[in-house]
Amino acid sequence: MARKQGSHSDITGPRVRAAALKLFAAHGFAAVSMRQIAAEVGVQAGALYLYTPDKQTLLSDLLETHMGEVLSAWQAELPRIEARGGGPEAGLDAFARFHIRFHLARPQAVFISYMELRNLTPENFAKLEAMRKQYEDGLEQILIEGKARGLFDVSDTKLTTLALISMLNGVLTWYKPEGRLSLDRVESIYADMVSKSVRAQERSAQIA
Amino acid sequence: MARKQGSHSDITGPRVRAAALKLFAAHGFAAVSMRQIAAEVGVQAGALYLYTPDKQTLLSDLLETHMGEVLSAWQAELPRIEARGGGPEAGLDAFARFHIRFHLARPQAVFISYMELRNLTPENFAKLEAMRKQYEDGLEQILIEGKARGLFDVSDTKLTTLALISMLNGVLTWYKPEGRLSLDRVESIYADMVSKSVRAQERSAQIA
DNA sequence: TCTTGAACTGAACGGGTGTTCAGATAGGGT
DNA sequence: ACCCTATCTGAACACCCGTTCAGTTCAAGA
Repeated sequence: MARKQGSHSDITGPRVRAAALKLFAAHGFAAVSMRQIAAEVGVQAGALYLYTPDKQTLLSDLLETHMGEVLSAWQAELPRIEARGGGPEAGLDAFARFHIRFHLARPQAVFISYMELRNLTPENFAKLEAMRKQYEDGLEQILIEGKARGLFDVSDTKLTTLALISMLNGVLTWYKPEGRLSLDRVESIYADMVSKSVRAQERSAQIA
Repeated sequence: MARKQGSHSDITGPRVRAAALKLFAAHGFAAVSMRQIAAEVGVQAGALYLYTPDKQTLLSDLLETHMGEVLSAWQAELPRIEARGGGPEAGLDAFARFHIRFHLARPQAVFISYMELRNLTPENFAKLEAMRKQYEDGLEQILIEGKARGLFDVSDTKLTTLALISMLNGVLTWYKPEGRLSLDRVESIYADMVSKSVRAQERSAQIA
C-alpha cells in the first residue's frame, strides 16, 4: 500500500507537522497521542518516526520554526520603519501593529509557543528562551531610545517591555476573524493603547 | 495503618487539593497522574477517591474555588474605593492594584485558571467562563463610566477591558518575590501604565 | 523487465493510565 | 473491653502510551 500517488516524504512530513500543530494547540502536548496525530494524517503511528525522532522533538521543531519566523519577519520590518522616519514613536507603533498582525495570522503556533514551553527538555527550552529574549530586546531598544529622547515616560524598560507584550498577546484569547471588529481596527486600537501607555505627559510649561 | 494521628478527612482533603494545585501548575493537568498526586500527599492512589469523584472534578473544584475567591475579594474591595472618592480614576487604580496584588499571592491557582480551562467538561467550562466574565464586567463598568464622564479615551470598552487584564496577567510570567523590584513598585508601575493607556488627552484648548 | 529502496503497515514491547473494591487497620463511643 | 466505622491499602481491571521493527508494497532507475 506504500507510495500512493502524492504521498512522498515531501508531502507527509509537512502534514505531520501540521497535524501536530493543530492537535497540540487544541488539546495540549501531553493530552495528544502519537496515534491521534497519525490518524489525523491518515497513517499508522509507526510511520511518524520517519519524520521525527520522537514526540518531544516534534514539539520543539514546531516552536523553533515559529520563533525563527517571528524573528526574521521582524527583521524584515525594520527597513520599512526607517523609511517612515525611524524614530521611537514610529518604531513602537510598527512593533505593536506587526505583533498583532503577525500573531493573529498564526494563532496555533503562538498558542503552543507559550503554553507548551514546559514540555521541552532544558536544552530546547533554553534555545527558545534565547530567541524570545531576542524578540523582546527589539521592543526594549525602542523604549530605551524613546526614554533617552524624552519621548517616553517609562520607569522600567524591562518591565514595560513584558507588560506591553502581554497586552498584545492577549488579543489571541478573544479575536475571531468573523467578529465585531476588523483586523485593522483591532490593530489600531492596540497600537494606540501601547503608544499612550508609555507616552510622556505633555509639559504644560511648553504650552503655557 | 488507617486513622493515624492527624490524618483525618479534614486534613487529608485539603492536602489532596494542595498537592493537585501544585502539580497541575508545575506540569499541567494532563501530565500529572493520580498516583503522583497521591505520592505527594503520602497516600495510595485509591484513597484520593474519598475526596474527589474523579480527576476532572478535582481540577474544576480548584478552578471554581479560585474564581470564587477572586470575585468575593473584589467585592470586598468596593467599599474602600467608595471611601476614597469612588470616581472611575480611583476605581481603575484600585482595580489594577488589586489584580496585581491578589494574583501574585496565588500564582499557581491563576496559572491553572487560564492554562487548564480546555480540560474542563463543557458544563464546568461554562460555569468558569461566567465567573470570569463577571470579573471582567467589573473593570468594564469602570471604563464605561470613565468614558461617559470624558475622563477616559476608550474607543471600545470591551476590547480595552481584555487588553488591560492581559497586561496585568503578564506579571505572573516573570515576577519573582526575591527579584529586583518590590511588590509595591510593580503594583505602582502597572497601575500607572493602565491609567495612562486609557486617559483622555488633556485638551490644549483648556490650557491655552 | 527486473531490481532497488523509500514509504508504510501492523503487531508487539514494557510500562503507565484512571478507577474500583475487598479487606486491613485503628481511633472514638459505649 | 468491645465494636463500629472512617480511613486507607494493595491488587486488579481494561485500556492507552511512546517507540521499535520485521515485513509488505510499489514508483522509479537501469
